[in-house]
Amino acid sequence: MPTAIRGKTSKPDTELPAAAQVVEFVRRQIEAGRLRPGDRLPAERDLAEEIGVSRPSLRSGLQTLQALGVIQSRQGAGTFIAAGPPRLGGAPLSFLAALHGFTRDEMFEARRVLELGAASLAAERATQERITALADEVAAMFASLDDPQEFLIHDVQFHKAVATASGNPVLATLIDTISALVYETRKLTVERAHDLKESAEMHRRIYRAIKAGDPEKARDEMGTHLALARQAQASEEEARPAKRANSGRQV
Amino acid sequence: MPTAIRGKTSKPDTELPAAAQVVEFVRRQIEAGRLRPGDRLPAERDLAEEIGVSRPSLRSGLQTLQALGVIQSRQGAGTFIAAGPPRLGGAPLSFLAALHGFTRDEMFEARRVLELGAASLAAERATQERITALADEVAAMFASLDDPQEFLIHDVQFHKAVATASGNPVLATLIDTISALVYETRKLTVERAHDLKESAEMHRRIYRAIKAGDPEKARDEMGTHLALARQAQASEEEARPAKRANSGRQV
DNA sequence: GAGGGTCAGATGGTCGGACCATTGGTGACT
DNA sequence: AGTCACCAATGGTCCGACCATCTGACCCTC
Repeated sequence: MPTAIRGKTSKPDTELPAAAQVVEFVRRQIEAGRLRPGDRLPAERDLAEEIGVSRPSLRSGLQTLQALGVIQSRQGAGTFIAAGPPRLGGAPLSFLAALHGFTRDEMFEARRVLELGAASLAAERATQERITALADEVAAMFASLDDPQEFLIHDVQFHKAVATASGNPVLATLIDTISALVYETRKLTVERAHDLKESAEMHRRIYRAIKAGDPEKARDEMGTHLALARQAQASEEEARPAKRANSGRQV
Repeated sequence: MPTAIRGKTSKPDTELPAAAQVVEFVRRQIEAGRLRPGDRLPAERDLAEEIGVSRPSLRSGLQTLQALGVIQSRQGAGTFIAAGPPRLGGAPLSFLAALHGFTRDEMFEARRVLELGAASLAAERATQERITALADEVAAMFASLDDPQEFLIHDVQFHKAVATASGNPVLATLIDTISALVYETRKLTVERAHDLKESAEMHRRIYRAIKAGDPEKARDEMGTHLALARQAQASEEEARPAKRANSGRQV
C-alpha cells in the first residue's frame, strides 16, 4: 500500500516511543519542581490516562525510571520519587564491568583519582560539622579493631564522609557508586585483614590533614592509604584459594 | 494436564520479581561469556518461555537493561547486547542533577578532578598510538579556528582521547558521562567564544606534557586549561540574555 | 541468467482487559 | 476504648491481539 502515508504534516513523526514519553513527562515534572524527592506519583491507571498512553506502556516507562534510581514502587502503597542522598545505582557500572571486563585494579585506580580529589577539596572547605563527622568515624574505627566487619563499615563511612566533606555532591555520588562495588568484594576478604590498627592510624592522619586545611597533605595521606589498602586487599585475596575458573568475572 | 494452574508447585518462593529474574538471567549469561557485545538475544517470545515469565514481564526486564545501556532493541530486527566503547548513559546523572540540583560548577569541578587524574596517568603510560591520536585532534583544532562548532567537536574528542590514553576504561567512562552533560550546554554558547586560538594552544601544551611523559606538568596544564575554560564558558553564558526563570533547571 | 522490486515471515512496540498480592485505612465487634 | 477483620486502592503479572518495522527469500522483468 504505497498510498498509505501516516506522516501527517500536522503531527510530524516527532512522537517519541510511549515509554520515552513517560520518562520525559516525569523529567519535566521534576525539573519544574512539581515533583520532589519523597513525593508520590499518581496511581498508574490515572497517570497513564493523563499522559495518554496505555498502562503497559506507562509501566514500561516507570520501569526505566526505576532502573535509573529515580523512582521506587511499593505494591499496595504507590510509586515514589527516590528520597535520601543522591545515589547512582551500582548496577550500571557493574554491568559495564561484566561486559567490558573492567578489572579490580582499574576500579581501584578510578576510585583513587576521585578520592584524592575529594580529600583535597575537603581540606580546602570542609565545615566544622563535617569535620566532626569524620572524627566520629575515626573514633568508631579505633573502637572496633577486634571486629573486622564492623571496622569495614566505618572504613567505608569514613571515605563517604570525606566525599561529602568535599562539598561536591557530584563527586560524592561517583565515589559512592564505585565504592559500592569495591565494598562487595572487600567484605568477603576483610576477615583475613591484619593491621587494622595501622589502617585506623592512616585514616586518622587523613582526618588531621583535612582538619588542618592542608590540601596537599590530605591528598598525599589519602594516596598513601589507598596504595597500602590496595596492596592489603590483594594479599587478602591471595590468602584465599578463590575461584579462578570464571572467565568474565573480574569485579 | 492441570487446566490453568500457574506454576508455583515445586518452587517454594523466594523468587525475585519477574523483571529482576530477567535482569539476573542476562547478567549471568554475560558474566559466563555466553553473551558478548554485539550478540543478539533470542526473540522475546522465545526468551520469555526460556526464563519462565510472561512476555510483558520479560519486556519489563529488558526495559530495565535498556535503561542501563546494556542492550538495544531494533523493531523488526531483534535485541542486541550493546556494542562499541563502554558508555554509561548520561540519563542517570542528568536525572540526579535535576532531582538534587547539581549546579554546573559542581559538574565542572567533578570533571576537573577526573580529567586531572586522567592527564596525569596518560603522561605516565600513554602508548605511541594514543599519543598520535592526541596529536591528530590538536591539529584538527588548529584547522578549525574559524568554525566554532567544528572546533568544539575536536575539543571534546581531545579530552576523550586523553581519557582513553590514561589506559583506564573506568575513568574514561566516567569522564565521558560527565562530558556529555557539559557538552550539551557548551554547544549552545560556543558561538560566542573568542580566543579559540589560545584554547588550541593550551591543548597543545597538554599534549606536549603527555608526550614528554611528565605527569605533574600534564596535570598542571590540564588544570590551567580547565580553569580558563570554566571562566570562558561563564562569560559566554553571561553574554546571553538566557532564561533565568526556571527554578530547578541547573545543568 | 542476472538484476531489482515485492511480498511474507519474524520481531519488537503498543494496547485493552483481567486477575492476583500487598498495603493501609476504616468500620464493626468485643 | 481497644482490637481485629474486612475492603478499597494500588502495584505486579499475565493473556491475547494487533500494528510497525526490518530482513530475507521469492518472483518478475529485462
